[in-house]
Amino acid sequence: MGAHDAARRPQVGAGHLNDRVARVVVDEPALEKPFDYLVPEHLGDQVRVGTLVRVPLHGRRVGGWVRELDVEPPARVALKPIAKVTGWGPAPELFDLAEWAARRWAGRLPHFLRTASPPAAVHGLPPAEVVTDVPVGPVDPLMGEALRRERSLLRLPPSADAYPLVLAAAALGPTLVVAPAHATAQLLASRLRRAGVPVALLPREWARAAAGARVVIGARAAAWAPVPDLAAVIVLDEHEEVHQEEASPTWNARDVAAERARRAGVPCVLTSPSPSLEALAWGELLAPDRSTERAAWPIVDVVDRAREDPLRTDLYSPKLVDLVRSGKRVVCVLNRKGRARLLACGSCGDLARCDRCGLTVAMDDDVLQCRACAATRPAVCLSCGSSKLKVRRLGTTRAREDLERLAGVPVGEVTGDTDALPDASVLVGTEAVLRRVDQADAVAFLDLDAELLAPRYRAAEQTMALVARAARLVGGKAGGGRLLLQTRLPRHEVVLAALHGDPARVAAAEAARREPLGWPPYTAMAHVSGAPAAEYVAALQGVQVMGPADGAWLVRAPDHEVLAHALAAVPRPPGRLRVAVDPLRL
DNA sequence: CGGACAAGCTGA
DNA sequence: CAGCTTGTCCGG
Repeated sequence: MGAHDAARRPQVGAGHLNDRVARVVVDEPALEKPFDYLVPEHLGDQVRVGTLVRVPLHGRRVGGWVRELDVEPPARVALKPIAKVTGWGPAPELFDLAEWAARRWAGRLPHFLRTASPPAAVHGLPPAEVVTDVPVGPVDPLMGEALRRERSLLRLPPSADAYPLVLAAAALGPTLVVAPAHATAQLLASRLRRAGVPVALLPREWARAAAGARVVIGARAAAWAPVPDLAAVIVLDEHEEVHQEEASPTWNARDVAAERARRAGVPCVLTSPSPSLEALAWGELLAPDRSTERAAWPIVDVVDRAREDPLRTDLYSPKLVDLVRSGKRVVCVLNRKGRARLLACGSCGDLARCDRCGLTVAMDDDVLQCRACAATRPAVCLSCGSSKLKVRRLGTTRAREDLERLAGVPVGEVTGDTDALPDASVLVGTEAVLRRVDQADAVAFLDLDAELLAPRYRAAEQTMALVARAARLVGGKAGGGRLLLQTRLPRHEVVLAALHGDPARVAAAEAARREPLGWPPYTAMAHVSGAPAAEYVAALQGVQVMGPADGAWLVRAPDHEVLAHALAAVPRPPGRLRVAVDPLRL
């Protein structure tokens, strides 16, 4: 472009009649209002809806996304030109989805647009790979059925492989797959690639996804990946909590992916060995026949610790010691995280529990207090009346030493902070060990009750998820996979569900417990905290506000529509307000 | 959000 | 009344 042309470029604020005008959402969370800018002629071919740009605003330069093109700017506003094109951004339909998500999880639009944008600037797209044909063999009838429906929840036992489902979906057209972990996505991506299916693995291959791949796959944020001509959506292990963002806004990739499929009018399949109540409420359940599913769960040994030896408070039953001595690859799980200390009766060994809600209680000024419902009672055992309560607190470090001594084999310890997996056939760890190890002969839960009785409303579901993850490491009954569950609650539905390979038992019990108490998914909840929380919740209308407890409030509404409406109706006071919709840990 | 500008507080 | 803090407004 010569100096002559440059001189004819519009001056700031001048605006030629035929200049295009772009409406831009700026990347300033506090600024909800979009601003209009001129599209300079030399950038014309690079500016589309979704493009990432830099624009002048109030004397500085900010990032933003082109929301709309050729808009009618408000009168009497001198438009400035877009300063720079940063690169490709979210596809137009993802803007609507981001707006929906911002409302659903009471977050800001730019937050979701950032998630839907490439991790590094993308200036051009690679050529789309040519799809010859997807090598899909005979499709499993259940998987085929799932893909014929608008939305289905496919209960795949722990040892089942989701790969054929992904392949069958890919035969329909471009498929979005959301996996619970990047490693899972990576593994599936390489299998697909070996089969000749063009794959984009997110987040790295954002540009490849935008150019058009047959399968776009990744963990949580991949729910926002570009997928031109989307034909199917799959969410693997929908029950996994990692699908939900921990920081506020606490959006869930399962829900985003499902909404995306609904908007695109394409089939959405959620898979899980033990579906969440949320998913059961969302779509139709498809499950293998009882005997098939049962066989795909491992052999389960239940050690009833109360019956075996009521006086024992240690964690090493003879069965466990035998297992550890057997020379097999054994993973022992002991979740020592959580500040709560468990109290056990010194006479009968029973755990001290709340007489109202059944959760474990803590000693507080010589009385027992329930952390869930705040009920108090005298410090005596409910089973035998003894007032001799002992604190039971065991960590993986201690368990490792004990096991090594008892079994006479080297034992390694694995927690969330462990870097390299210890080179030992027997491992003891927190639940992190179940993510770090992918194969074992047996998994033993040293103290399943610490999970079952955790003072959280989702405790049973969360425990079932852990058991399912353990079941995946050891495989089905045919391969000899074993789970050892040490518990004082052998009739608990989680124990029975594992024993019978029947996760519906947990769902039924959970539903019966939560519905009368008004817990999700029968209601919609938000946890509101931070300095301005008091002022904010006081102004909420049409919802139930509970609290404060520890400086935080719980907001409850009959459904998410009502909750989102109420949360959006009140302007946010200045300061750090945290709103966590669908809190998992209450 | 962050700059601009206006209204209020302090000090000599 | 300068010089500074604090508050409110607004951006294209």
